[in-house]
Amino acid sequence: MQRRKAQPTPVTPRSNRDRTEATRAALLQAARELFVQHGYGDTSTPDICAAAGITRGALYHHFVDKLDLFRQVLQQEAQAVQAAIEAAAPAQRLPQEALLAGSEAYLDAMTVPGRTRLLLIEGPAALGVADSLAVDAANAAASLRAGLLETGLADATVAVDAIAQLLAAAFDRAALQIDAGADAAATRAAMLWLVRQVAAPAAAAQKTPSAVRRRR
Amino acid sequence: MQRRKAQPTPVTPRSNRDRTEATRAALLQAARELFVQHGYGDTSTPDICAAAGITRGALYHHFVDKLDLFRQVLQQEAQAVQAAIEAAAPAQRLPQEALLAGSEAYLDAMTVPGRTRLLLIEGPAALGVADSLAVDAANAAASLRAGLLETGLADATVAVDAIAQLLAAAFDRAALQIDAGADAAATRAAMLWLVRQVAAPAAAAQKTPSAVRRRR
DNA sequence: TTGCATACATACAGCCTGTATGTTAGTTTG
DNA sequence: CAAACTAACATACAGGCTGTATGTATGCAA
Repeated sequence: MQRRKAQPTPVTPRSNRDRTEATRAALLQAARELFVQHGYGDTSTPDICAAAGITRGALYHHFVDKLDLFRQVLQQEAQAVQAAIEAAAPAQRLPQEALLAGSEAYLDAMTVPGRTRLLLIEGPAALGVADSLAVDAANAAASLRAGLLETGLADATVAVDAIAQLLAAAFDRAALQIDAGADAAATRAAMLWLVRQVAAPAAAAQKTPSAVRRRR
Repeated sequence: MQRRKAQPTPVTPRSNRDRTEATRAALLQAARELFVQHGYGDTSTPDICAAAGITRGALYHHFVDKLDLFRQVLQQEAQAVQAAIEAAAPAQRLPQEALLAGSEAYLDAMTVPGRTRLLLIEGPAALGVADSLAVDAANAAASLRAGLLETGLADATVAVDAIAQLLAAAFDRAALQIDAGADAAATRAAMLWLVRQVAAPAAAAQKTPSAVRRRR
């Protein structure tokens, strides 16, 4: 038998790193699918392992427990959403434009099957609201807050943070409604209308009918 | 129900109806407390029964299964909220007034400990979004829709239903934030501001908040 | 080659859910 | 008012699931 060594890509079976990466990926994918389909509570680790084609020993070798696996599935999902938003709303755009572009990007990103259930339903329940928000903290709420800050609010007397939170919740519901089969166009229009109703065309507005003044 | 025999102090053990009512109440109360404390998934029926002072046999005699028990806990909770809203926003008031009064009543009602977790976190996860909304369908969203319909929207081009849904979601988040320890006054102010931003003051424009003041 | 660590597989203990099967007490009926 | 019936429980049991302990084979380093 020959011994080919020090090859960057070992043709031999698999390096340990490759094995790890492969089984982790298989596990995450299988878990995601089952969590989406049956929810966190009604998905068993035996089922996940069967779907991934490995045994429970491997699962508990790579993940602390079932919740840890779920958390990583969630993180993966949240990162995808975040990336989509940032790609659509580059910092160079005008604030108001970026805000609206980001809004649409969020709703688009959330149409990926299972995403709403994972991030908006199962996540909060399984991880608790606090941890769940921590996972996708970098997500909509933060982006929204930034967008509102730059665009300005229609009324300076309210707290930007609070408004951002409430708007973020509305976004989530919009995504949920669309996912549940509601009129996507109407829901999306309503959501964007709501954003405009809140954001002030602080700078020299363009198309918006009239600027809202009224300060404290 | 008029069959009340005037027995002087029913020394007799207990009528079947009384027994049923008592154990059901004990079960519901114990279950509510544990569900609030540990969530639906991490609460076991043995624990519930221990807290209620009965055995699992009784639980499964009165409820189909654990989920059924949870559903009834939820229903109880949703009814309380609904009642609070209706009490605060009688139909006779001016539309706008009723809308704002109902809004505050909702936020008030949701400050009851555990209510946000039950209705907004555990409910959707355990029952599914659809069933969960069905349980408290008569709740905020519907009331809100009615309120918006009567008050009118700031813009006739958007769907009232969609906006009501989004606003309802914002209400839920507001309650969640307050429950999580956020600045209650600021959050509440932001929520009410948002409502005013949406509702068209068919009578007096969004000039002054005086029309919003309550009197009695 | 020798030795150790990694990546798994298998086996097991404890808990939980739902159901089947008793047992006691209330209610109805002739 | 007593027998028959039924409701309200308690107890026992059968699967299934989670997490851990233990065994094994392979990559990898000295």
